[in-house]
Amino acid sequence: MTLASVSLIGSFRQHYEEVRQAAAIFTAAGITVRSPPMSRIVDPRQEFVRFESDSTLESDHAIQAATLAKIFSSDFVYVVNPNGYIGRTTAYELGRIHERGMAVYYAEPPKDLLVDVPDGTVVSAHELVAALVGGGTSSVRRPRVAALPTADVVIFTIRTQRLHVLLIKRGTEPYLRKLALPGGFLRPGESLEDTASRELGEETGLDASRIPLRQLHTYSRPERDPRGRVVTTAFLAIVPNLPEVVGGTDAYRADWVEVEPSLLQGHDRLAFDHDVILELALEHTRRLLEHTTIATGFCDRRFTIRELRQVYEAVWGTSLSPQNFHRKVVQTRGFVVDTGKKETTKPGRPAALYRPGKARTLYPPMLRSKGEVKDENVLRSRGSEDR
Amino acid sequence: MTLASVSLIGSFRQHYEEVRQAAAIFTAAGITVRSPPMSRIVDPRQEFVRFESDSTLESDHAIQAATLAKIFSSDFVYVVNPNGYIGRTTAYELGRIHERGMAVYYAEPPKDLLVDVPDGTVVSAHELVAALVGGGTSSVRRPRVAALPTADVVIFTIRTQRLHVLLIKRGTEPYLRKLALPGGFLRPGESLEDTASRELGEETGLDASRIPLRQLHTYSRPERDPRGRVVTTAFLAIVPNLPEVVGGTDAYRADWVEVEPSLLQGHDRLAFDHDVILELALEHTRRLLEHTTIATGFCDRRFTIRELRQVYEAVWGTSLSPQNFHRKVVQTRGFVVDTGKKETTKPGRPAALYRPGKARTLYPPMLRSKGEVKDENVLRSRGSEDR
DNA sequence: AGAATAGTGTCTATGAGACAGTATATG
DNA sequence: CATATACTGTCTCATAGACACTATTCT
Repeated sequence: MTLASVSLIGSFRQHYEEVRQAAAIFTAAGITVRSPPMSRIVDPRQEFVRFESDSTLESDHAIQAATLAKIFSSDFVYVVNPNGYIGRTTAYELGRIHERGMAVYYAEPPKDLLVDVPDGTVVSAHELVAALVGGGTSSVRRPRVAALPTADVVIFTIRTQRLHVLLIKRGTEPYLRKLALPGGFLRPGESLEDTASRELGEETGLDASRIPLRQLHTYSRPERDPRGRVVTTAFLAIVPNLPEVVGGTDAYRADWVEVEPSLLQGHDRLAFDHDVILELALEHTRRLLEHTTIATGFCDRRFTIRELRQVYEAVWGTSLSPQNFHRKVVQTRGFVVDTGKKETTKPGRPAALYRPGKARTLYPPMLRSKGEVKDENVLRSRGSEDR
Repeated sequence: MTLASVSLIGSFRQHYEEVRQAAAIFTAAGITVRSPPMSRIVDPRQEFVRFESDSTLESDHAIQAATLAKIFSSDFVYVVNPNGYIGRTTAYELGRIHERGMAVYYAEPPKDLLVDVPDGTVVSAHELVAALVGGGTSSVRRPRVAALPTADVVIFTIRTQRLHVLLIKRGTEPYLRKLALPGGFLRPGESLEDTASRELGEETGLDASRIPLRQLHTYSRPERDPRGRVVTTAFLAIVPNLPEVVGGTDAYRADWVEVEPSLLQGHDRLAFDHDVILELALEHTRRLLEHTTIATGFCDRRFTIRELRQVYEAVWGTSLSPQNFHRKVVQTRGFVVDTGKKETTKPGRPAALYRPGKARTLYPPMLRSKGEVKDENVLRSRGSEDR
């Protein structure tokens, strides 16, 4: 694949001709120049140069913000700095670009500014194009792209015998007022597991250290988040039925939503690619019920076999024979342990109360019937979801 | 909570006295001044000021990096800019600080630099201290951390009836001359799947678009790579026995290595956390053989049932009954398709040649015997591997 | 013919699924 | 008592595993 886009930064007022030439070289190589827009300069006396195509924007601040947005949306940055000159505005932009971890190349070694200039990043536009297009073993450093890692958590529970997922209603753009999975950005010193655990605790009020979190999949399509390069790792958590709603601030409301097809398709689908994440989480959970004892995670500390069966029925969307299910569960060693106590409150013979056993995997597994088993998550065999 | 620490930025050379006064005001209010360290200036002629307590650091770059680290560790930043003056270095630091989303206050409105200065952020040190101690609801944006995403690929094949993995011998620090998984940094425009696919193609010479790549797990421990914040996503690829070695440049040699315990522990273990990744990939592959038709991926385009059985035996490390295996494979619909042709070259009755069928999953699955099944990869139930 | 490997027939143990039947509570 | 739910016994069928047996090649 080819590198799609570049932004040029530098003092356009002083070095407009050099900028124009560099832009021409990139354009000729098929690389889009995101910034500056190559049109006529309106007022060449300004430090921050206005271009005609910017004329709809009002203030200089808005232009600067738009320029930064263009820079951040490009794949790498080329600093046009004849004689090493870097002005204040360029220095500021460089700071923001570096903090993003974007790839930066320089026409000349920077003077009068102490920045880290790795080997192979001082290079002419011609050399850079040759290295990028040729892809050979030149000494030009290959562009790496930094991303903001996030963790999104699919939190499942069972309410009124139906599978529910915890969703938040977005209070900010993008996807304003759309439903989305709870999630957050990686913070300094955290692993993604820490991030997911923190989100889980914040959203549910549970002691997150006691809820097993399973990592599902990492989503990295370049355009999956319009704000920039955000790579998200999806986690799965299974929690028992919680007392009541989870609340949240006015800009950020969390609530349980029944898992149904409308979340995955149509106009009410989830924000970002969270519909795909939810679908994977659902299929993963179904599979986990087959091979692991995770179903007990949906239940309270003490539960009856009927409650456990209703978990399977809710997640698999099938109905199971109570008798055979009972025998299968009780016979499988380590799945459930009889507490000796009995359920009260219900008509009919009181059911025995069980607690989770020590086993984590089920052998032999709980088998779904033939038709229910779907194919694995293989990259090439899937549609356009993850490309 | 109260704001505990501040860093001051600005041209200390020109405005050292103002910086000193502001620092005294913050210190008197119980706010720690992280930067600059308030000691004697060593060389006042330098644009970037050296302080005596920095004297152990060697280069200006190192001082700059240390200064940024101190700035980032503080709770907010105060820009000392009499007459609005902001120099290049301060502009650069401001860019990095803004991109981090830190809170910034200015002594004067900035001149000659177009930055967003929200209402109420131009304030004297005295006023600022009063507002902070008064305990208003200041909304400090939470820090996010950027990372370099990488994709590492576990490429398995079978050679001489043994499971082998493709490893490279590292030609650079860190982990110089250690064995490691092939992998690379995410490049602009790529998804992690693209990155993994590119690496697979580069290392094996195969048409990577035809080899299914499975995403396994994402590793994000903050200290997993000494070079900095690198988050890696592991992929699994299964390839048939390739003609011969894969070569590579002198600094970067790739070769097939038999999978054995010495790769996972002891002094010859793999670089980084690749031992953990390899172990997960191995267990995942074993599981995949049970439920999917992936075993045919180890074989050539045409293969005998014996060859397929040897795949299972190599990966599972067991021996299987030829008769029962044969019947099981042939009876499972869509697993293999008889081509009508026969193997030649061997003594004994010639074996029928098969090609892969259309099925991706096996129902019922190929069962490993009871003792072989391990627990799932659950975060909390594992040791210190991924924390 | 004998060795070597491929493939089939058949018996047994195990477990899933169907279903009848028993146990123990409430109203 | 009827009714509702929990739990058990037993039969059938499918399949894994063991093992004897047949098939087809090479030397």
